[in-house]
Amino acid sequence: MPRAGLDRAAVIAAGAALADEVGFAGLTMGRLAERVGVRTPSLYKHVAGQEDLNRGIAALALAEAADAVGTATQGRAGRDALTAAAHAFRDFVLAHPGRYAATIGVEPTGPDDPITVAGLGVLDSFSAVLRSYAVPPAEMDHALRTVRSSLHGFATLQSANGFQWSADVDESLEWLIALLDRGLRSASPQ
Amino acid sequence: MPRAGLDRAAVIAAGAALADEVGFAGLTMGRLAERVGVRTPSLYKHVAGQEDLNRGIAALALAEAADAVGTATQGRAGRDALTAAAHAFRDFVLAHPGRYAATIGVEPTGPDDPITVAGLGVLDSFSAVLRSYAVPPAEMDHALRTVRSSLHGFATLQSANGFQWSADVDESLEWLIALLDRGLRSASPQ
DNA sequence: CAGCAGTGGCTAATGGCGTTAGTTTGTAGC
DNA sequence: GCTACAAACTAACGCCATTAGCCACTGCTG
Repeated sequence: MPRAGLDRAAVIAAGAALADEVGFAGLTMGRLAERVGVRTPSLYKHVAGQEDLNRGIAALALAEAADAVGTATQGRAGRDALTAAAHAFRDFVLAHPGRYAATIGVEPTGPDDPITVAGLGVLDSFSAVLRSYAVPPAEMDHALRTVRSSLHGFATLQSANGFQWSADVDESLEWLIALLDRGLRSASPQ
Repeated sequence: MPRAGLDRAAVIAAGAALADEVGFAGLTMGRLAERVGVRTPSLYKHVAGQEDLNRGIAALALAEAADAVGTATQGRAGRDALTAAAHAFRDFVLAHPGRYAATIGVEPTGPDDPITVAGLGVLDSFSAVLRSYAVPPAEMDHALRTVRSSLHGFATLQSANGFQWSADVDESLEWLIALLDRGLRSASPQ
């Protein structure tokens, strides 16, 4: 019988894909093992346990989100860049709800934690957008947190079906983008 | 041996309190039973199972959040009301991270679901704030979603220690509030 | 005050999941 | 081809959620 030929990256990638399909709560070691063609305990040769798997998926998801936002905003500036970033981020969360859910509630252990690094990558991608607005350097961190919070909140609420009533959700995203744009353009004069 | 004298509300309240202490993921039927002085299966006389318990906690948390925001904004208007609402909401999430986490990812089953009702209560509380801004009625839903998303995202990220680097988090909240205020005051002129 | 019903508690048992220990076996390098 | 390492396996444990079935306290009815 040939070996499965797994490694840590393959296990985490398969876990992320499975989480997207069955939901983060439905991601189980047994199901993941079946998915990659192996018995459950064999997974422990590649990941230390479910906690470690979750953290790996979270780091992957953050890195992918950073990449999606970064490439979407390439060569754009101002509102154009903000719009592209918001859509890229939101679309990523909707397309990969399970792996993004893994990022919620993970506590980075320190500055070398891959989760920390990937999280900073997301911020870098948004930084590039904000640099084309005239945000005073001293307020950059606040602006970054504001944009990140707004888009994180919007994407997770939409992903969880948190927007129930009638109005069109895409229109709401445009409205949010417009509000952020107005607010960022007038960032300096308190 | 005297009876414990539990009912559904008491079980859910104890579950919410326990979730705040040990984290939503650490909320287990066994721990909850021990907490209320009863054996695990006895809980099933009051809640249908863990799913039902979670939904009850979520509905409770949303109702409490709505109340916190509603009372904080009593008699206030405009930016004053927005500031009070934002702080009340954020402080509630920080003070009750476990029960608020229960609200993430629950899907309301229908219009009579207590979760739906409580969720609408939260929106009502924010609506009262937005009514003192000159948001065109047609855009009210979008404004509501924008404010809700921003505060939900900010509160959950802060609650999960998602803001790692140096800048003061309370200052960031003030900055977010200021941005929302600017954006809402100029809501109409595209 | 007695009896009766209902309800809230209990014990016992099941199945699934995460995890660990210990064993086998494929595979890469000499 | 032998050896050694790594990747798979089987077996077993403990925790958790859940169900079935039993018992006893409580409150109503006569």
